[in-house]
Amino acid sequence: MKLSLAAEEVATFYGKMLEHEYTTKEVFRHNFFRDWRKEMTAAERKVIKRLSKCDFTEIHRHFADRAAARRALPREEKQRLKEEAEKLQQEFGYCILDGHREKIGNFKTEPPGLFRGRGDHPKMGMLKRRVLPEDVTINCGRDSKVPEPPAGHQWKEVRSDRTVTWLAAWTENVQNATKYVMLNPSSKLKGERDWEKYEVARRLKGVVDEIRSRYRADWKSREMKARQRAVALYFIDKLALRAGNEKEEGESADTVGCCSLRVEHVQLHPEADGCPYVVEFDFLGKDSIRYYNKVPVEKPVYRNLQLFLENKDPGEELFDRLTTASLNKHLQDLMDGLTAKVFRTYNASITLQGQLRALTRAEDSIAAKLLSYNRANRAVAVLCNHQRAPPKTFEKSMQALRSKIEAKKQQVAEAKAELEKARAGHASREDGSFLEKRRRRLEKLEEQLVRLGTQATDKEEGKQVALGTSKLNYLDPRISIAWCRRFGVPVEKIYNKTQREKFAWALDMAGEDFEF
DNA sequence: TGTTAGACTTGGAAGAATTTTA
DNA sequence: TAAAATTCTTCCAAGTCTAACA
Repeated sequence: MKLSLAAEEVATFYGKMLEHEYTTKEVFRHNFFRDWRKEMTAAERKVIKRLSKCDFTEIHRHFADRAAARRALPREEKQRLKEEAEKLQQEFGYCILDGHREKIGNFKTEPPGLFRGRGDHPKMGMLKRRVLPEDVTINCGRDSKVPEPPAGHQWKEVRSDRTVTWLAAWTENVQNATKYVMLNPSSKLKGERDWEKYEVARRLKGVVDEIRSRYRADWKSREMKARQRAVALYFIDKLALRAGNEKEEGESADTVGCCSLRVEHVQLHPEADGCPYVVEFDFLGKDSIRYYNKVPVEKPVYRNLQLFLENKDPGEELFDRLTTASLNKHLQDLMDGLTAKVFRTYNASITLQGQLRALTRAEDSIAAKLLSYNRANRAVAVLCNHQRAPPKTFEKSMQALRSKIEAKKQQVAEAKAELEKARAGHASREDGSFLEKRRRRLEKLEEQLVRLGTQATDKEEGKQVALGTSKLNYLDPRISIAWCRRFGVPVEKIYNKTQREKFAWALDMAGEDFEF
């Protein structure tokens, strides 16, 4: 059936996603269909009454073919497209801020499509509308040249607000949230903020012992609110939980953080796995990632939890007297600039530094040092519960790696035997070069074997752990850079080009003796 | 004290580019 | 040299936290 332009466009959004799991979800299908029908003409609405009766395969095929054609384009054509994108980037991807040309992070508005909320999001599948110039507010210098809106259009507003960092903003219709155009992480502005963030975390290092004894004392406070705060803070500190703001019900997936934990998310065990006073956490955190952990806690914490849980239903809040606002207010009193998230930054960075110290040996090869680094990074990712879906090809590539190792072992054995033979044959005579050649061959193979073994370990241990987030947002880059310099590891082995640009501030200032 | 809007950081996945492998 | 695997980059959703207001 031939659709009107508007209805057709929305249909293509769905058609493109036919292979995606989203289209199997009832909520997604329902929301999509409702919004799609809104775009239809009255005549279309009369005909199209059930999603299950609609066949999108032709649309899907069209886009699949188009993607394939793109992939099959000749080299020169691809090059041309790349140059075109680069031109666009050069024209629109930069701004002048305080006289410096800075790269913009996201210079394009988000295209229309179907909302891809994560977890059990009640709004998944809803139509995210196209952003028009009339929706966009521009924020630029008072006497700078205002960017030209597309022909025939006007900006919603042009303002000059020096107190914020965004360059343009609009409201997205699904969540009714403001979206911003902001600078790239490599910019001076973002770099400075990043640096400040880690400096606050370093200040926490100086007072953390005091704060810890304070909350331990508060476990016995006469005031219920103070007790709850003290136990929550203990979790935030020890387990690196997020603050856990309250969320409006029905607007997004049901996820929680520390302050919003409910009775149903914790289970108390007087004893488990040989430890007394064990708390079992099981809840969905940010992005609906499951947090599961069984941790022994100190007796007063356990007793307090029993108290907080008393006479409550599963759906009630564990810390009913606590909000993130009151917690942060308390933290602010303990240290200037202290908030719940600083504990995550602090504990992540201090863990990295500690692990690097414990694991690195100066005499190790670069490969071994990198494994140590990865392990230290991984310890942090585990602490912060940064998980990823195991790559689809994981088992297969693991198996491939294992057989490669077997093959290499075989080669090493052979090389060994040959070296022995050469030794025996030339023991008395002076044929050093031949022997040396054999020896070097063996050495090289053994090195390769070690490297493969390292790779395999690394891969296995990292199956479900996402390292990127901690590396980019939680680990003071100066720790890594100092480590590189101290142990002769090229920084490029740790940070790729983009990351080096983001951490330019740290590359400038971190000596090999930097201490977090 | 609670509520909300607004601004900014954090987060995993998808898509693109590059490298490795067969 | 194609295709498979890996790494990099982009995307945009989902958090945190502050400030303004009632």
